[in-house]
Amino acid sequence: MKTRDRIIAAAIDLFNEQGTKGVTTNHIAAAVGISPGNLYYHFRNKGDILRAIFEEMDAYGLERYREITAETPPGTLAAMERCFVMIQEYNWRYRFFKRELTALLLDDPLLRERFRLTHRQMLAIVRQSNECAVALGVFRPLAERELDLLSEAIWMVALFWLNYLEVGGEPVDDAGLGRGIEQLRLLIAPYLTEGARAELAAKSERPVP
Amino acid sequence: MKTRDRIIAAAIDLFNEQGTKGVTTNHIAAAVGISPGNLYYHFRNKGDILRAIFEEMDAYGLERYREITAETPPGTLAAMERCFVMIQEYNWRYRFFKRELTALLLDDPLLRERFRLTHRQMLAIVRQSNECAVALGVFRPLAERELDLLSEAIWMVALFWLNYLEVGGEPVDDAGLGRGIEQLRLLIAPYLTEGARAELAAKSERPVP
DNA sequence: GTCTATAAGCGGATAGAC
DNA sequence: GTCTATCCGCTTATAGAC
Repeated sequence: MKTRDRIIAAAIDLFNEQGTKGVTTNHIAAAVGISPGNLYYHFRNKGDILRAIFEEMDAYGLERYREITAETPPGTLAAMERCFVMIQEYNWRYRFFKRELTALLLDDPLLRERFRLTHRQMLAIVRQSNECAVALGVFRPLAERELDLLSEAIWMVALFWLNYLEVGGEPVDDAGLGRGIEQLRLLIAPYLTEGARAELAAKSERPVP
Repeated sequence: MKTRDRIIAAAIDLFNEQGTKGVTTNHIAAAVGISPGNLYYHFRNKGDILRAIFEEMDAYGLERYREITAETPPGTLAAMERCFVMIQEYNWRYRFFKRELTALLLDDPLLRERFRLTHRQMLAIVRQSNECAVALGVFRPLAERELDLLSEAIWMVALFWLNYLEVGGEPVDDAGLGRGIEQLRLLIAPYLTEGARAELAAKSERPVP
């Protein structure tokens, strides 16, 4: 593993544990087992590391999404729930980032622009998935406005569920994630067609596969 | 206005604008127009200021909630929407706090415990309000589990809506808050009785009063 | 690519005079 | 209550040898 990648990996671990504020470039260098000077050979400054982490995050998320859609068609209930679980894992993996999101974006205009690009893409993907659900007969036909609001609601739960658990002091475990999935089901329940509703009911007997 | 209160007010403004990380005790003292030493006469350290701000927040929120319930009975649609708007105003007023919430709690065990007390109270209040809605015939009868999940969903939107707008780079204005209310309506719509549904439909023609 | 050494500056916090 | 002066420690970042 290249030094650059080891720096990124160590930074993610430390940031997750102690927050970006509590972790200095010296700490990161020490964790990697290199000198502070060497770290500055690979990265201009701390913000540079942060941006590199974001690029890794973004690539990781898209890759995981492709894996899911390759196996499960978008718009199906199975795909929605798999995506939700994937996003929670993703948020956990880079949890410092979502935790400090607004503050990080406040500090770095470059990161801000970069993040919003991805954010808009994600929202579009959720919306597209819901359009597929309508086309597949999983959801009943929806007005444009309904589609917008529902997509946004789903994305919001996906985005903040982990944060919600943490803020409340709840452990981030299978039980917590399972409840997130229940929230998601609650959200889409009113829009399901009869057939899809029966499928969901059958699934709910064993809540999280 | 006492110096102590001026320090708190200045700290809130600066934190909101530049984040807690970008604001030092020296900055706060300068903004108030006092010496750094004087600031330390009134507060032990930066964390102490943060905790004092939280106490102010908490008192402010409860006071506003009492004002609403004094005029609008809990469990009515009007009370729900007024509470939602109130919470958004509250979140805006102390926006740095919600923005950096998890990071702040991570840094300060005292604040963490203190916050969670309030958080649990708020969740209980939402749940109670929903029980009232059932009793008033606004909501249809709900199973315990449904009540838990719905209350949590409502609380989550109330808690994160402002953050959601900011993260997406959207302005926090009437349009943005109005969409938050629409999200709330979307959430409760499936649980309304016929009578309440008619009332809501009438209201939705002029979205935000 | 990696190290050592170090400059430069800042932030938090205290002591003691007024 | 408020100020001035000041200290310590830490963090970022660079220079230059290997």
